[in-house]
Amino acid sequence: MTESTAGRRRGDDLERAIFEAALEELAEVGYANLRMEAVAARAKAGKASLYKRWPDRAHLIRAAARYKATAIDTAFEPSGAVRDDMERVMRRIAENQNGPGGEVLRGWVGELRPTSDEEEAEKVREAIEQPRIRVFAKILEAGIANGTVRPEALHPRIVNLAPSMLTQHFLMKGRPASESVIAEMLDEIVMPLIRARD
Amino acid sequence: MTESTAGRRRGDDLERAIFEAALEELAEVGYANLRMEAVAARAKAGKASLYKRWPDRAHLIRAAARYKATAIDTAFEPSGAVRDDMERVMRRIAENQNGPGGEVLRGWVGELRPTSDEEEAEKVREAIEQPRIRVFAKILEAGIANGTVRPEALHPRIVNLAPSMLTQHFLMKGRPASESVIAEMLDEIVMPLIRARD
DNA sequence: TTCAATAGTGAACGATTCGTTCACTAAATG
DNA sequence: CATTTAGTGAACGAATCGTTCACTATTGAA
Repeated sequence: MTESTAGRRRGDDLERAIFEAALEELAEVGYANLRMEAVAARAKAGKASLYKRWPDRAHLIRAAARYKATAIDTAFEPSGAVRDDMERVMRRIAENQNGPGGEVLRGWVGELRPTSDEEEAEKVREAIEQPRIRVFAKILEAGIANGTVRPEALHPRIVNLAPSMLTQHFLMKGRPASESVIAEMLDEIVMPLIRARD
Repeated sequence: MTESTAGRRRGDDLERAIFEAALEELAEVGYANLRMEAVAARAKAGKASLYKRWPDRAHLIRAAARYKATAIDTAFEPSGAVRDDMERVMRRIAENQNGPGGEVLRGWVGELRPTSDEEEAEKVREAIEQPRIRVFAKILEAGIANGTVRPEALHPRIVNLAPSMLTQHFLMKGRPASESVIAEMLDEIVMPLIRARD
């Protein structure tokens, strides 16, 4: 067994435990109140183990953001009913923001600066955005195939529009978009923009 | 003179000086590294004067956000050329994000939580969004008047779309949208959405 | 003009949290 | 079984927090 239940964990095993602890802690107290000591305690690890891996809170949260992003289930098969498909995925994203995923995003954004490590920032951003872009592109492609979506809707900025609006809403309001807000985004913005003109 | 150049300042006079100091400090070191002591020192004020007004950093920055929002020049007369008008205003917003305005936004967002004081959060949000909404509504109205914009484009979510995209870009990328990004937002999203169908 | 009330200053303080260090111990390696 | 590698837990100095207090400047009323 590499994953022993008792005893002292090491390597990736321990690292995962720390990430999970960080995410739980984050959901409870928020990034602004996140204490390294609390994360260590929750993970039943030594503080030194944290500082050995990341030089400070900001680095820990970046790593946690990437961990969280890759841990999210991203599988989705479009039905061809574009509005329904988008609504479903958008609700899933909003749900995810309502927990550690949201807090880790907020914390990451708070530490971002024009002077931050650009390369690392880009990786975090990609980890968050790419899976979403892929899903929405798939949905749009299905819509193009059945003639309900205009082909030019595959422009990156349009593909990214729905998730971007959700992020924007979450960051500015402090909580995820409700179902009715999602419906409005779809009916007033996204659908009119992608619909095939007849 | 209420605004004496030398001597000890009080009341609103002092408060403004503290806000200015906080904004400068914010632009230099970012919210994450903002020290109350540093703000006090820069304002040539006692730390006690800060804590007398706001219980902590989070409250100070909220107040600073509202101060900054009201201090921004918001006057704009639409020419009727909708795309040009929007581009001009969007560039102005991006420019503003490239300084204290951007840092104060980032810091505020970082402290927002579902458990925060909803009322105060709403006030900050309004102070930031309302002036923008008014300007874009004016631009759209001018466009509707000359027939280049469809009347339904006055929907709040559409009016708010351009500034929202700028905010989203700034928060996720860490820096304001460039001129070419602004052009893309207009050409791929906003203009197709508001254009009167012929 | 004087004087009391109000508001700000600056320094000091205990309490936290930070990030580091170190002696000790468990797990992996061979 | 011996050696190497990695983690633990406690202790530490430094930085920052938010508070307190004795002192001083400004204001406005007597």
